[in-house]
Amino acid sequence: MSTTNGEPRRGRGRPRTPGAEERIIDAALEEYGEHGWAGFTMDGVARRAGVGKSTVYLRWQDKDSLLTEAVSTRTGAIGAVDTGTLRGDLTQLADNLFRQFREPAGWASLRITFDAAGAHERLGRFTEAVADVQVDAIGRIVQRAIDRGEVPATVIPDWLTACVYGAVTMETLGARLEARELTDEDIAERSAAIIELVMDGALGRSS
Amino acid sequence: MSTTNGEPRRGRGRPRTPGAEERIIDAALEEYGEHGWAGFTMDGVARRAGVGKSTVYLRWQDKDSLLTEAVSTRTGAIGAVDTGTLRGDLTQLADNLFRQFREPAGWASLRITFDAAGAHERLGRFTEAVADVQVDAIGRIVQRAIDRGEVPATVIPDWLTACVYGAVTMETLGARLEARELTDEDIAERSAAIIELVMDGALGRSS
Amino acid sequence: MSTTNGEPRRGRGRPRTPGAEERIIDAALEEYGEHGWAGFTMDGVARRAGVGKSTVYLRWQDKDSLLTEAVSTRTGAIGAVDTGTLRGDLTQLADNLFRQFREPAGWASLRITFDAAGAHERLGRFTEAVADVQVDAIGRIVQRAIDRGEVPATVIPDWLTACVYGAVTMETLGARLEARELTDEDIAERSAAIIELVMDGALGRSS
Amino acid sequence: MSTTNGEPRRGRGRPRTPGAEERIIDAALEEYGEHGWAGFTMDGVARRAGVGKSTVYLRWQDKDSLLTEAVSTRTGAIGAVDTGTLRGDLTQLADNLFRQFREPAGWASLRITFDAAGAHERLGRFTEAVADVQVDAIGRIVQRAIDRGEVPATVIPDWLTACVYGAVTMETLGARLEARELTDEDIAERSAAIIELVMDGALGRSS
DNA sequence: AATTAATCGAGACGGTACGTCGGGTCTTATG
DNA sequence: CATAAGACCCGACGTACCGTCTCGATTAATT
Repeated sequence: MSTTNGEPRRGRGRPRTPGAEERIIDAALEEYGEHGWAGFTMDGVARRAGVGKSTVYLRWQDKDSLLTEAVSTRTGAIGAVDTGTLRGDLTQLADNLFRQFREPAGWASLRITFDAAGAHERLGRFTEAVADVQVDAIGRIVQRAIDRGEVPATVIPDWLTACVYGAVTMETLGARLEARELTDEDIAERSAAIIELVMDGALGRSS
Repeated sequence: MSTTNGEPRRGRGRPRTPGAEERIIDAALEEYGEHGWAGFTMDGVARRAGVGKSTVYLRWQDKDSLLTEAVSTRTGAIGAVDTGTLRGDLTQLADNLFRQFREPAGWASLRITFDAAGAHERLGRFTEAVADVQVDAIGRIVQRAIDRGEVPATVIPDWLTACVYGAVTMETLGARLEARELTDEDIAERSAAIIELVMDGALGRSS
Repeated sequence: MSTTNGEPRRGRGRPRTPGAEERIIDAALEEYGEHGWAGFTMDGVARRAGVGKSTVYLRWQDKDSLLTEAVSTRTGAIGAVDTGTLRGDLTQLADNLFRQFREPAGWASLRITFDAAGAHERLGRFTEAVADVQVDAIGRIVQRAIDRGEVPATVIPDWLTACVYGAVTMETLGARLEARELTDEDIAERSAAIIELVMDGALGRSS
Repeated sequence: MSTTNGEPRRGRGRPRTPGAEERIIDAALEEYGEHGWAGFTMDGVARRAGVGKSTVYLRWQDKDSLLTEAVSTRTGAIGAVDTGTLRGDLTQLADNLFRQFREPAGWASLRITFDAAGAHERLGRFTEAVADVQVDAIGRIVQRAIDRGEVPATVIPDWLTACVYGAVTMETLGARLEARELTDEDIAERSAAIIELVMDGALGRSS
């Protein structure tokens, strides 16, 4: 995470250049998108952002921190949906997720999460930002459905979360491995199919 | 992949040390498990394996190749299950997956897959080994169920695959991020729950 | 050299802090004495002097200028001697030189002179301050001796200068390399010996 | 000094490239000569020598060590003279010194010696190489003269040393500060004058 | 008193060099 | 031939310093 705290640290010296943070994060995501982890260099980021290396290191302690934050700040509010029905909400959520993973920054976010879960250290605030926050999204969606009497109160949101997130992730992974771009139509179709499977089951209730 | 071909290529000079390949792969997985991608160095692997760097580079052309193969050779036959019922097969499959991801090598395999899917190049043979082969496993399982008349022929195996793999992956990810070890009981319970959700849906068919 | 001109430039704004110049020069000499040229940093000087860097750069344009002036302002009037005899004057002069080189600032002055004579540029005013001024001192001393008829008019002051300065320099260098401090007695003895050698020669005129 | 020890450390690995040491030292002297201490960079030296930085740092632990050794290895045998008379030997010696100081490496050697005598540390072997060895040269010259009965045994070689070295140094310094090149004729004349002064004194024995 | 203008301490800025370390190649002596 | 050792060139790492810049806070001389 950045070393900047909320309060602007209004003190004596020259204030930090306002746009720099943003420019560096943009540059970082572009570099990462173009070259992957190997080939993602701090010198390259600084050069692309048009700042000195010290300006970067003044804000992030090392390469990992920069990339981690760059990626997490670009992770939007996926779960801010309210269509009125559970099926609609979940479908919209899956749709949002697909679109997020289609972007380099969104996919990078996932890669970094998996990496962080491997090394037994330094996951820090990243867990909350990427995992908890988004898990809560489904929690609220399901809770609204229970309140409306749409589903029985026995449904456990976490299990739904795992299934929906997992399915979207795997479909995206498959598409990426085959170098196949997901069109908006693909996404709509897959989202509907996933939610149908999760809500109705594979045994053909709809039949 | 390794440059060794099946035939031992017995020629004039000193034959390759028999155990080296294995020792290097073990060392690679241990290093990757301990330090992650950054901090996974060829010097470190060679030193830990007790061999020279040239011995490593004689068998793998670069760092990626070594790690990729190291990880894929440790990926067992997950889908070799046949319990007689679709539900049993899938539950067993999910169980196997959980156990695989619990191991460092198994989890590393997943990380590398995600990494490979980021860079738009050089995924090579890895796709087949990790993705296709395992996707086929579910294909066969479902096909047997259709043949038995257990499920309608309209079920699309790929969608089941994504959901089951995805759910197991996400549950494991969550556990890892919270530094929570999955016991055998946890795994059995989660496997059953996932398969129940996938087969019966969230709307409470069991009710 | 400093950009301050003699007249205090009294205008509207806040006047320069009176003691700052002196404190900075002191700090510069101490830093140079402790760490040498490498390790002599402007940040260090400013911190030690308790001023901001801008205060330093407002007075000297760069590192070299500061160090050069710091050193030359501490170089006292070496040649202001008049004992009545040539031998006495020269002995006193050598004595003064020894004492100057024993001080960190004096020795630093010498180091910088040698450094300036290496790079074929930017010696500027320093030459006059350190070299010419002091050379003139001996010139005047010898001229007085000629006027008194003490020595023939054929004596060339420059050659005497080189010999006396050089001998003192070399003796000091030797002592420093052996980490040997020169006491006042040492200095008196060496000064007398040097002047005796220069005036009478090595062939034993005194014999 | 270099970290290479006398024994060639004949072991298993690839032997150090034979010419590298020399090429690096040459490059270092050229860079130092062109740019002075500031502007003398390790990257520049490595690039000019056509080697990697690690190759440089494998042999010298830091910038100072490299420059120090570079300079001391180029300091030839100044005192290897034997003309048969003391006056001839000393004149030849002064001549050699002048020529040495005229070269960039020779003058750099002097600068570094003065620098080393300032910082109270890390002079190491440099003292012997540059100071003692050359001091001994005059010692032997004077001893031969005493043996021949040319001068009384009371002459102290160290004092002669200081005077001759010092005078040559100061004359060279003066010439450099005035950006005046010393021709061979200048050198011959100055050498003779210095030795005459030292041997006969300033009071005009020749008169 | 209010305004103006220069200086002050502090410290961020774009660069550049430092000394370290890892990647992948190459070269030896030893199996 | 393969091997262990390790030197090689390259380039990124994270740190430190240079000389510049921008800030809020002083501090006079001028309105």
